[in-house]
Amino acid sequence: MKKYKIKDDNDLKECEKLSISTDILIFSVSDEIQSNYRKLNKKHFSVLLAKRDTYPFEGKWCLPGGFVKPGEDIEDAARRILVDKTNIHDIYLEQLYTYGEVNRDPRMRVVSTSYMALIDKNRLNDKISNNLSWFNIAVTEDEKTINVTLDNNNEEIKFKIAKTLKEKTTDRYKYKILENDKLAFDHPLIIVSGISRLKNKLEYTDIVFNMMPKYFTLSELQQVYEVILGKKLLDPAFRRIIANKVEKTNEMRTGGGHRPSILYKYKTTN
Amino acid sequence: MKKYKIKDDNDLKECEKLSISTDILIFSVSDEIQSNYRKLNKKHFSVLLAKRDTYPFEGKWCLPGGFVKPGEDIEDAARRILVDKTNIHDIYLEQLYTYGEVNRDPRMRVVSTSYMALIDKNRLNDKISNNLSWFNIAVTEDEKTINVTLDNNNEEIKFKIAKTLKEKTTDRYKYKILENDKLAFDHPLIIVSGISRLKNKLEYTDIVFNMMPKYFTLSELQQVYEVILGKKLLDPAFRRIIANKVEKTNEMRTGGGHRPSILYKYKTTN
DNA sequence: TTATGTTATAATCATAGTGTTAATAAGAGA
DNA sequence: TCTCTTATTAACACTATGATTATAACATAA
Repeated sequence: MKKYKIKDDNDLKECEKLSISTDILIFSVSDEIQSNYRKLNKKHFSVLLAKRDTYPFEGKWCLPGGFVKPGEDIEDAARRILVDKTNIHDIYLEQLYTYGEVNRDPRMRVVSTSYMALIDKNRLNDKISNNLSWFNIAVTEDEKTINVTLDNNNEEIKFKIAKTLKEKTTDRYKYKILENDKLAFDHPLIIVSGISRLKNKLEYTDIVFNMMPKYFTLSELQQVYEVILGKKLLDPAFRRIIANKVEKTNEMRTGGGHRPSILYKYKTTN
Repeated sequence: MKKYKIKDDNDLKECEKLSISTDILIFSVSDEIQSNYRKLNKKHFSVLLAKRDTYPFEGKWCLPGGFVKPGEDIEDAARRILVDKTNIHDIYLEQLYTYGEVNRDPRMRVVSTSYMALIDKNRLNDKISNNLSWFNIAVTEDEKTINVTLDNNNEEIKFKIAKTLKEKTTDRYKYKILENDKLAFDHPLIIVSGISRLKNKLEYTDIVFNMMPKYFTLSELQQVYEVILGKKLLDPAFRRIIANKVEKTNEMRTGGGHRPSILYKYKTTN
């Protein structure tokens, strides 16, 4: 048996060309005032991207990430990068998927583990560095392709992914990049599968509350679901589903020109 | 910005000590005749383990796995190992999680990506090599710990895992090995989190059918669910849930000393 | 041949959950 | 005071689920 045994010298010789990196999908939902005439603030689902200023893919956008240092755990590296970008320590962070294709980086073999971070954008207060930018996410999908448009109110990034259902042999979907001009590496794949994971997890976990402020109205919470899932939900149905996850407070949010809404908070003791 | 840029020579010097490996959780469910008196064949949920015969952890059991070769995709490596162990090509294979702790292997830094493979054990026909063995899985769990017993009718492997709920900061559970004598590396963690993923996926995917023969009775299918989830299900409820996933055939299974059961097959065109 | 054991399968009913529509509540501003 | 707007709840039909019970059909033994 040759398990866990380096088979020949070639293995060791080639080793020096290998690195581990991590790429982080930092997702958030934010209000954006659409018009001053009537304060119509619409929520957006968004992801944080960085503009590359070095080889390779110089000038293209990419996910915040970096190499895992020698002696550093992968998750520690992800958190280091996350703190570096946001200056916030207690951010929800979850490992998603590891990308091990041989030629995904032109410099050398780089195996990258992607993480998903969820944050309430209000906590940032524009503390992000100047090469970083939030892009609003718009996804349209049919049986075979996924079209994604990312928009930071200044630049638009569009890409297209082919989706094939690989039955019995691998994960539910196998993605392949069809069109992509502005994103570096295989990051379109990482973004698409990350969005898909988040959507799924919304339904069977309490993951949303990591993107919410401590106090929120049920309408706000519903809008967060709607903007991530990309579809409208019916009020009473939604309220019943999350009823036992939240707790009423005595506070109200007034000033909207309509009936005030009760502020709720996440009920942790469940 | 230092993203994707090797920071100093130290990075490269240390690189040569890094390797990528993959460990595969090969799960199956099998009949085992418990008694000859009355043909009471009970199903078991089981995982395939290999006995190590080299340093490190010589003599201990581990998951089938191995190093990813230079120039080989991680998933290709997983499939290569899977085919090597089973001689079957079209086995369901799904990436689970990447273990990146610095000292998980005493030889050098080894980052391991775990995969889950699901197989109908009948397809193997005892084709497995002699250092491999199927272990039946028994899990008991309370709020804080998970106890696992693996049994191959010859040897018993027991281990205990602490389960902490790390709120807001990482995946739902953080596992830590409390007791473990007979398993190599951090494989108790890989096994426990793999079982947990399989249990979850049973509920919201059609993943089970990868462990089933082409034709099966509803009782057999139900037993597979029961033995993996570790609890009894009610017949009518179960039948309603899987009703639209399966398709009746004209065949029956007779010979059980009772009413014969209709054979079903998985309805792929959904 | 008939009775009995055993499991397969369906019928039944109560209860819980969900989708949908519509009604009511209450602040802001005219 | 009236109107606009959104928040919140009520009400109803419908669907899904949990649980119990009834019936079907084969194998085996009397």
